[in-house]
Amino acid sequence: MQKIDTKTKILNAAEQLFAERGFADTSLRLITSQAEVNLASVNYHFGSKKELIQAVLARYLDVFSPALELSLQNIIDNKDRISQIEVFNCLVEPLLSLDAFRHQGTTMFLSLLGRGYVESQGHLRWYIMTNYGNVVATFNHVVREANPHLSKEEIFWRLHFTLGTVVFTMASSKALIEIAKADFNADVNIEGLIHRVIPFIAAGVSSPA
Amino acid sequence: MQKIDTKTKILNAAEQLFAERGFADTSLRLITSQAEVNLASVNYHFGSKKELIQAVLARYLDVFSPALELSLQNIIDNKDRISQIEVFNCLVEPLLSLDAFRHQGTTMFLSLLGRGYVESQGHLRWYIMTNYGNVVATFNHVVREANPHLSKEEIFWRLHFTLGTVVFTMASSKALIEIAKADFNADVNIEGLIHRVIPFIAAGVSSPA
DNA sequence: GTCTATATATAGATAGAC
DNA sequence: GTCTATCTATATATAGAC
Repeated sequence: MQKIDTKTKILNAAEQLFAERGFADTSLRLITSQAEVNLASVNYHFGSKKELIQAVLARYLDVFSPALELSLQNIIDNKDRISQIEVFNCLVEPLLSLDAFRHQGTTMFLSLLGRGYVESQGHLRWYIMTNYGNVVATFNHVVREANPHLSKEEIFWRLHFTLGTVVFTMASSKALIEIAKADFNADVNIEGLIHRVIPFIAAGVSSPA
Repeated sequence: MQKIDTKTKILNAAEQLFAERGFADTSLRLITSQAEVNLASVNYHFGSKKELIQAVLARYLDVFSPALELSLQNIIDNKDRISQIEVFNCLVEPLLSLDAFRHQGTTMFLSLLGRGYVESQGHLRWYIMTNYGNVVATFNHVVREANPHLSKEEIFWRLHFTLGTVVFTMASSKALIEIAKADFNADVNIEGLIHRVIPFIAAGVSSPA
């Protein structure tokens, strides 16, 4: 039996509750009771609820962000002409690797990201762009290379549409997978879901105006 | 000067605050002070905050839902072969007509819908499917007609991807429009946003497997 | 670092006078 | 229908003993 320190216990409990219920609906009391630690320890270790939220997201972004950067640099260095589908396939490996990092890590990360964008009035958006803006810029650059027929602005919009598709799908993945099982007797896991959504967004992004 | 009754004053203030800040972050005190009515009147007229949220959404759905049904029935009756783009264009008129119904009605409705799907743990999803499930079924039917090459299951997934795209985009529409203004000096309104997102989802839904 | 106890603020909801 | 006043629950955050 391994010892888990209080800080990690809090992060583990918080991420699950945040992903399930959202940030506003998750109290520090709920987090600390689930983590079986004292209420006051949240403020001792993180300072405030807002900083806890950032720490929860940072734990994922610190793994995902360099993995995606590497994946993108690889096709930048090795390809003369970058195809649309190659670009989006760059997301698959870094996303799935989060499942090894944490149980249901892929789903967790994307749910948190979605809530971060919708719930917090820009705080998290700002935090993400300030601390992980580089990889966003690289991704943007590669999408531009693969879609020379689209303007910068058009790509801006379509990448946000894409973000919405992925984030919403993953935030609802549990319910969607259950419905698919009940209605179509289909067994779909998170990897299968990612492989279904990629053709959808690839077609959307590269569609003519 | 027209007299607006208390109930309507509350609905008007609530929908604006809900769309801007979300349901959890909007207190009844904030709503009633903005509406310049007494705090206790919310419970008198609506019973609870939850029922107020439903009433706010119902005011839009009661206009939108029959308009979409009519629009869909029109192409069912008059077309032998239904094209993908026609289906999604059915959404445009009913959505934009909400701007006549209420100031910034389209934005308001779609923001509320987005928040309803992301924030509330299924309560609103259930409320919507229970009370407005018919038009959802009709829409599903028409999409199937337009995409005979896709299985029922594939359509199920793609329509949920679509829902995610629209709902996330609209919940973030205010921020996105501001960023587009700052970064590209682009003036985009809600109508422009709808016309940008429709080609995206139409391409995604009809893309080959 | 962790605990108890508590300060302070705010939430939704209601009783009862008018 | 509308008001004041208040109940009750819960929130974040912190002070200070250990």
